[in-house]
Amino acid sequence: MVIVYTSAANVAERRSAPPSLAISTVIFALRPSEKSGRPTLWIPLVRRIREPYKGLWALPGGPLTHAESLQDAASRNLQETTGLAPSYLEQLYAFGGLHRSPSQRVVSIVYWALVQPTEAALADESENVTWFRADRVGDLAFDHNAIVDYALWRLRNKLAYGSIAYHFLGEYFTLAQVREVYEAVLDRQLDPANFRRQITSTPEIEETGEYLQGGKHRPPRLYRFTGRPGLDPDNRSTP
Amino acid sequence: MVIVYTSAANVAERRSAPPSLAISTVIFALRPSEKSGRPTLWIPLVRRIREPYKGLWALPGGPLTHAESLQDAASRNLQETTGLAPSYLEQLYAFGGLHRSPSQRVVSIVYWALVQPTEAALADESENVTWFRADRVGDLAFDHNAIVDYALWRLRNKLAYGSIAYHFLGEYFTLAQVREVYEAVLDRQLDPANFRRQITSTPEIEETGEYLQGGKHRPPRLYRFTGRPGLDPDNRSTP
DNA sequence: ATTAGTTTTGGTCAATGTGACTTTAACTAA
DNA sequence: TTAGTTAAAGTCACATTGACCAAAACTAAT
Repeated sequence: MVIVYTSAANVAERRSAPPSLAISTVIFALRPSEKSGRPTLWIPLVRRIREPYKGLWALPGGPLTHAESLQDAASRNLQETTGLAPSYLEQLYAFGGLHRSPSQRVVSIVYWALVQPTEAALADESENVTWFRADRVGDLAFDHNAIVDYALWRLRNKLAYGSIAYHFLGEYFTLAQVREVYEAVLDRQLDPANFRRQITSTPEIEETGEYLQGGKHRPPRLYRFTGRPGLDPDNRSTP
Repeated sequence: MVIVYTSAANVAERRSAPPSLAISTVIFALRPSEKSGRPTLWIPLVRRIREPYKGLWALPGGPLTHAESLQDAASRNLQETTGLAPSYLEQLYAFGGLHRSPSQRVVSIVYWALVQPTEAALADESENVTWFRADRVGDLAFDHNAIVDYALWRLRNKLAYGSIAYHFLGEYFTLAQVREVYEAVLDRQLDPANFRRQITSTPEIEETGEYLQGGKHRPPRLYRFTGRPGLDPDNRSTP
């Protein structure tokens, strides 16, 4: 059960060396569509500046350093590449196929994150960091297309069952804003009246006395989310 | 994204060396309870023969070798420690806390598996490999208690939503057997009539013309499961 | 000032699913 | 032949959901 490495740094050792370990993150944010102005799902990608896949777009990521937990590594990574602090962060999956990278064996532990639009608007964007619509990312480096697809599947799942949508929004929000989140992620229209009934019946949603003023129509009431995210091992003891 | 190691094997390098990577597996099987004879959930554990945690029970596991995928490593591991071939195998979580192991930094990618009772009956059992009831494992090595708890939570979740129960059973089964699986895993009684209505309404369950003979009472009809497991990345393209 | 247009909010109705319960069928063992 | 047990089918009240309707509350245009 315990590996003992031979002392000589020869080819045989290098060949049987343990796979290297990397952390990557799929970061989701809602941004207004260019056309309709309604919110749509976007993710930031970084351009590869080295081989392999030099020039292609890839998920932000990097090695796991010795002194940080997996979640901290994902957080730091997110901060370094986009300048963003996530409002939600959860482990997605460990990808460890043999031929993910042509040069060496790499195991990537991938996280997915949600950031709020106020943050996302401030996000660094440059020659080498650009936001893409989540459903139109083109051909990515490594197996990152499969990873993005899986992350999207998980996000949709969590949205449909868990109470995740509020991490896309600020502290106060209208029910129409929540509905826009659902419509953007699930990519279909929802009946406003039925949606209202469902959301208001969940105990984690609190009605405030405030209303959002300045709109063109009847001022909607503001709500607040009082729940907590987590059930995966990293977030379990969070009170 | 590409790590380059310095050549000198000194202390500084060892300290900043990447965490080592291990694979562990939580293996579930149903075995008849000593008392009631009704099926209950069991998992096999192995005794630590080295420090740290020498003498304590731990999940079966080992290093990831260079030439095998994560899932293959979990499969091999399972085969080596218990002699079992799983009927279901899925990634659980990557555990990477800083102080999981007192001696060195270890990241464990943990899988969970279901094995059929025919297999489980043949399973190797020895001084250093023993089966425990899943809810009475005692104090385990490392963070393995938390891992077992989380695996149990996932199993119960998958059972309640997905169609996972049939992997505990053989090709043909009665509805009462399926119900026993649910009752053992969820640890509560279910109404036979209502349970029947639910199971028979799922399209993946096929009624056969056969009946189970030899019982003490009215012979129950045999059913067959026609669905496929998976939705996580490793199992996606399985037809 | 009035009206048209839009969104918010509250409501009805039919269809569906679920838990609690009853009843009949089919078999074994006494 | 009868008692006991499980299998299987059905009934009923209740909750949830999707489709739809209508009033309330506001702005912008006339």
